[in-house]
Amino acid sequence: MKIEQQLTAAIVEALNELYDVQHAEGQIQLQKTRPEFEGHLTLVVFPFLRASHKGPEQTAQEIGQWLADRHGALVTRYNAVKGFLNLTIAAEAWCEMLKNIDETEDFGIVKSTAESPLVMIEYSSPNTNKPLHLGHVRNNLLGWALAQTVAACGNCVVKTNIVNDRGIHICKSMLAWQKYGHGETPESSGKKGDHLVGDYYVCFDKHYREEVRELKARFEAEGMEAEAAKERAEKEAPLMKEAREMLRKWEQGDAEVRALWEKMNGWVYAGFDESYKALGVGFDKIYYESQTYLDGKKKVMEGLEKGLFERHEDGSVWADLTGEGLDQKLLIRSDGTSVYMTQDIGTAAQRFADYPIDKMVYVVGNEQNYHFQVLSILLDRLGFEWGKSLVHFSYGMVELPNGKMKSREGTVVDADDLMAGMIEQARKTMDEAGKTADMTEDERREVARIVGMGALKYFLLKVDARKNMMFNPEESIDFNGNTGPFIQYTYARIRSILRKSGDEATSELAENVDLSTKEEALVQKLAEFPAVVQQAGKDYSPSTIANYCYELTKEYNQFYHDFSILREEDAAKRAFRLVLSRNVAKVVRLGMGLLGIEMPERM
RNA sequence: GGUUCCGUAGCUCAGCUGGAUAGAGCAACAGCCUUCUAAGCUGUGGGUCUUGGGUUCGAAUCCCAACGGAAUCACCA
Repeated sequence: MKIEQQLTAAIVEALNELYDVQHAEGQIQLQKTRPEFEGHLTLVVFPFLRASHKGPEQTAQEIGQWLADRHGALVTRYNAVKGFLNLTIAAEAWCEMLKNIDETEDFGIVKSTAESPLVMIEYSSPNTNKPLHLGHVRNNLLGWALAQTVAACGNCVVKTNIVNDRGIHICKSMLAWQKYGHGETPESSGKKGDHLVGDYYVCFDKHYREEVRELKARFEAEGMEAEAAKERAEKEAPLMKEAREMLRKWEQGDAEVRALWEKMNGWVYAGFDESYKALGVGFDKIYYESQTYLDGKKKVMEGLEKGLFERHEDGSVWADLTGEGLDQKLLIRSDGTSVYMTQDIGTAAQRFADYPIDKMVYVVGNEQNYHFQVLSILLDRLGFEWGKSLVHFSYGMVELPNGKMKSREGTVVDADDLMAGMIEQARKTMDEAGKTADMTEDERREVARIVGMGALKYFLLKVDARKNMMFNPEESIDFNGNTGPFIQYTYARIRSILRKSGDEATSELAENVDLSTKEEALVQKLAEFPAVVQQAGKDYSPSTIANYCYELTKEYNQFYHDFSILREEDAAKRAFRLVLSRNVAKVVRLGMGLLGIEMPERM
């Protein structure tokens, strides 16, 4: 059925008959023929020179001749250049291929079954003390795209999120709101809940730093060294003491503190829900750290009893990882409270109790590489067989032209602002183009949303996830070239052609059609889609799909300008091109769909 | 210092299970809208793939080293 498979089988046969080579499957390298040569697929013959005892060119000739003689229905022509055998595949085979693609609704997507492996993917994992920023946007988009892609490879996927809803940072916002908030609410101020709470986090920091500055000056006046004074001031600042006291009350279940905590977290969740909805991401199961943070401690204490960890004199518990080339790692503080690592152990244990997970994937920034390296070892040590195989999908940071995003320095790019800005820009470009005169205002808004978000999503997803990437606010709103809108635009034009072709949109392929190289190349490109999805799922690389969609779209655009589809007089050709266009649109929609990018019918 | 990751055109990035003369976009320049949507297409210029070794028929791709950059090595999360 697949052309490459047929060809591979034929070549195996050829090698066997010509040179008596057995089991050649693994050595056969078929690649796309470079555009400057005639042909579709190229066989690299170097590996077979040993068996043929002939030069590269002659070996290629012989194999080519054999294929043309015996499989003329598949290979119509061949040419040999050095050690490369370029093969031209029969037009009928491409027609057959396109027909096959056309008849498969979810082409390239493998559905999961009851026996499919269960993959849990954790992503997003926000703190409830500040709104989402550009870094979170990259995380969320990658997590969603990854989940879609892994699911398209035939796995069952559970998308999960661990909300960091407790701890000293939350108390800081709460305290600042209590002290300086005068009862402000999202309703009273019109602010989005997560932004409102975030503002009080900043507010805390401002007042706290002021206190530290004053205290430090006083300590220094008393004769302390600058550094020691600063350290002491940071610890003894009244605001920090109050925050810690609040955390203590929270842990004891103090009704008043808990009520405030629930109220403010509620505001944040409402805000997050809005942002998640705008981003188009979602979860199957949400865990809250406030509900899992005690579990890890239990696991660690069990490990301690088994002698896996050691307790220091002050009561703290440590894991010795020097055998693995790492350091000592703190698991439980001397005051008996748990740290981040301990909580992650607890969360993992709970998840595996909830689901029959075969594989756990964490979408977390690369600044936590060390953390996951340690987590993997610890889980393994504690006897969880899945610990070793956990995947840290580690992505790079988003950098700005003038350096890093630092919340303290106010150089963060806020997620909500960013999305609104992209949509606004899309709307402006759209209005200037003036193609949407007959749309209603609602339709125009929807198109602007799809295009603006498409630009943002594609921009963040087309780059190899593990690399740090540069986000230039001015350039990123470019809608030309290798961008989401370019792909969406091509899609919209195809849809327009299909609408205008009327009932020909459902036209069927004729038996014999003369195909141009471009048409064949496009079918060939379409046929690669399933392999691209599989590859992306295996390597956890959504960017592979993004770049494929761009290449396909770019090729189609050239095709579009060379052929007048609707004006084509030859009915068979017109039908072929319509079917081809229809399937380019289908594959692009599927591919971009895996990335969470919507396609507009018009733009 | 230890560990991990990155280094490809002026800029942002593809290409990396070793294969032919290393590709896009942006920026610059020159063309193309009585013709299916010009958010498009065509062309020109632009490269010691950080450097140096190694492996081999063949290396941007694999190995080693150096240089440059990033992250991390908290009783923060």
